[in-house]
Formats: sequence, structure tokens, C-alpha cells
Amino acid sequence: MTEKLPKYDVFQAIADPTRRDVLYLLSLQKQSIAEISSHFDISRTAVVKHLNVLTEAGLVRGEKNGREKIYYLQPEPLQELQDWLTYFEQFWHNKVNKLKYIVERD
Amino acid sequence: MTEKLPKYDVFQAIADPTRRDVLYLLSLQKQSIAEISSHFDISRTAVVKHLNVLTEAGLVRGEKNGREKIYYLQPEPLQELQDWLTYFEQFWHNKVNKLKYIVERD
DNA sequence: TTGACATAACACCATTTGGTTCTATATAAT
DNA sequence: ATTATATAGAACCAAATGGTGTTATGTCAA
Repeated sequence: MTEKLPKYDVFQAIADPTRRDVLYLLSLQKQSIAEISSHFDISRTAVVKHLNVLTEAGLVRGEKNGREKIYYLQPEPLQELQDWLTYFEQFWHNKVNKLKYIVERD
Repeated sequence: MTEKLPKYDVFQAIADPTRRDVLYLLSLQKQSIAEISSHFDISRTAVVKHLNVLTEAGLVRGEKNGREKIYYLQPEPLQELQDWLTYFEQFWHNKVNKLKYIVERD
């Protein structure tokens, strides 16, 4: 009971540059916490915290494999971000729409 | 001298739901701080802080007009977000690429 | 079975964040 | 001139964030 409501959404998850770097790393190759950590100057504990945030946002998934935990990219939640962006695209993507916006704005 | 380096980028600016709501409001219509504030339950001062963050990220611009300050949407910096997203699209946007990713990942 | 390795789980800390209230200043309206 | 309006800015605060180090647990290899 008392379902733990997710604290981090996609928008918050990608706000941190370290977490964006983690996502990039995982887009190249699934890898263990130790491997991921080796790319950063911060402690392994700190990296794990970032992985937990990304997991809560649904952007990665970790699977136990022996004594290692292998993390995978789980890109689907980025669709929410794309949807959000698509709405705003009309305001700058092409000059016709941009002009339309500027005229109608006032 | 000692140029004040920007503290907030686009990724951080859109991480907060209130700020995303402000962007949406401004996409509909340019408006004063008072008008923007009227849509939220938080204090005007808090709204101004959010506007400052959005301004630092280049997503809005405020222009003094008499005793009012009118804020406009400035959507161009969202392109950076779109560019970032575009890279990850290959991993989920169509099933062929997704399969390609899953196979090559291992 | 013993030692090394990989992760998990704490407890702790400084800074940042998102909010508040109060005061000051500039402009508009009567 | 006086009053009301709109914004600016300071001081303050609690909670969240991003980091640390230490300890415990589970797994693999010699």
C-alpha cells in the first residue's frame, strides 16, 4: 500500500548535465555501474544516485547480473519531452509561423 | 568585467512545471508580470524569480512599458533541446531502428 | 575458505532552489 | 498633489539537490 509516487519526471531527470552524459553513455552500450562511474570524476555513490533518478523517470533500467548491475537505456519516456517541444515548434521552426505568431501575439 | 556567467540553461529552465506553464501562457499572449502572476497561487515575487530563470536561459524577454513590464516568449533556445532529443530519437522512434539498437547494444 | 570485487545502504554536509514577507521606487490616474 | 498601481529588491527560511565517506552484503575466483 501507500504507493511511492515518483519524485522525478523526465524534465527533471534531464536537467542535470551528468545525467545527460549517463544517458549518452548508455545509448552507446549497456554497462555496469562500475563502468559508468569510470567516466566521471564524482564518487560511485553519486553516480548511483543519478541512476536512481533516471530509473524513477523511466529513462534507464538496471538488471542484476551476478554481482554486477547492468544498466540499459530506456528511451521511450523521451516521447513526452518531444510532445511538449512539438507544441512550441510552431513558434520558431519556420519563418511563416513565426511571423504569424508575432502578428497574432499582440 | 567579471562577466556574470549564466546560471540557468534551457534544460534546467524547463525542469520546473511552473516555468513550463509560464512558457505556455506566453505562447498564447505577451503579458505583464501581474497578468502572469494571476494564473498562479504563488506570490508575485516567486513568479518574478521564475521569469528571471527563463530570461537567463533566453526563453523569454521582458520589456518595460510604462509602469508595466511585458514578457514575451523567445522560443529559439528550445532548438538546443530539439537537437539533443533528435540524437535519441533513433533509439525509439521507429521499430527498425529500435531493433537495430537492441541488437548492436550487446 | 579466503580474499577481492561490485553493489547497496547509511549518515552526513554545503549549496541551491522555490518559496515567503517587507520595503522602496517609479508611473498613472484623480 | 495625492493616492493607487506595478515592479524591484532585500532578507529570510525550509526543503531538495548533489555531493561525500563509511559500513554491510552478496558473488566470484584462487
